[in-house]
Amino acid sequence: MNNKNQEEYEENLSLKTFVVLTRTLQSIKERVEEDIKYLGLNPTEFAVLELVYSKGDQPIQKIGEKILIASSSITYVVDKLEKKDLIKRKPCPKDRRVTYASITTDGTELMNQVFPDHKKALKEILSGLDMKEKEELIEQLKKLGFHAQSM
Amino acid sequence: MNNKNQEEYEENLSLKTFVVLTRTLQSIKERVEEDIKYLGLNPTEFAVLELVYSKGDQPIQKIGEKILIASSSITYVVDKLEKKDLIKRKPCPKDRRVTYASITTDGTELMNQVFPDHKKALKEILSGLDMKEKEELIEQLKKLGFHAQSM
DNA sequence: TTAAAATATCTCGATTTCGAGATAAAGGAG
DNA sequence: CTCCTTTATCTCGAAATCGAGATATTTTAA
Repeated sequence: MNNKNQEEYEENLSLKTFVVLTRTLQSIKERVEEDIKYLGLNPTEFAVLELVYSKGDQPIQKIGEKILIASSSITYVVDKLEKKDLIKRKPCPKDRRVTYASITTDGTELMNQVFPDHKKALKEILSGLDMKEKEELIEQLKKLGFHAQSM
Repeated sequence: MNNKNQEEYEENLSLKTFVVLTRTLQSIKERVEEDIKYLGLNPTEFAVLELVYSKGDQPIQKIGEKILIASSSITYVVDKLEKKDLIKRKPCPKDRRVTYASITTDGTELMNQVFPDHKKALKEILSGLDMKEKEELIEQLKKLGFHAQSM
């Protein structure tokens, strides 16, 4: 029966896609982590700092959505960055439920210093594909992601 | 200066690739987690069980390599599975440093019952791309991963 | 053969993340 | 306006993962 083999092949291919996706991201993450380790920041902290650095003040809520992290975890990460004087909390005057995370002078200086190099490093880490290939990869990944999300 | 724009574009594209990769995997993981939640197993536990189910007895060390998890974490996960009577530890007679994780009768019965459906679910989750596209995606991801790994 | 290096597992304490629920403020229906 | 629902943040305890180092065993090299 050919239908059965076909079905089986597709199932195995799906599992393999999942595994390869996981391993690829893991490899990339390890390199990225190495690249920022010397700052004394872990990837989550760096991601939050980067967000506030490039997008300006962010409601703590929004940070969680972008970084894909639970609300209780953001509180923790923001606490850590605040202790390091890289960001500070600012109450929102219009909506007193909201607290902004805002980058400090120290934070801005740090990022001015390291962010250009970080982007170069990231480019190197992802240079296993050329630009056209990366663009195509992004398209395919989005298809995959949207479908999974909309189930 | 065109070189500068080109450089900038490539850096941004790399960052975007990283972000999309992360989000795609996250979406997929969420669905997979949903699919196995009713078993009372988290993704790591399920991955270990699946490995031992489909590949036979595994040295605890090897499990860590395949599941991409630190050795101290495997001990913890294997403990949990052992408490649930899904796997058991077996000393290796040839090398007394080694302990195998081996699936139990309960574990085998459970997996016989749920694994076919799990594979179908996974196929559905990843059906945002057809088979040819998945094969190509795997190739591209491998290129990306190998390069990152070999830096 | 024996001392040193390598390997496998585990222990322990710390870090990161989570989920449930508390608190406070804002928005909406009647 | 008042009550109810929604939203934003935080607290707290638990779960998952890690790294450093301990222990036991095997392998290697002199």
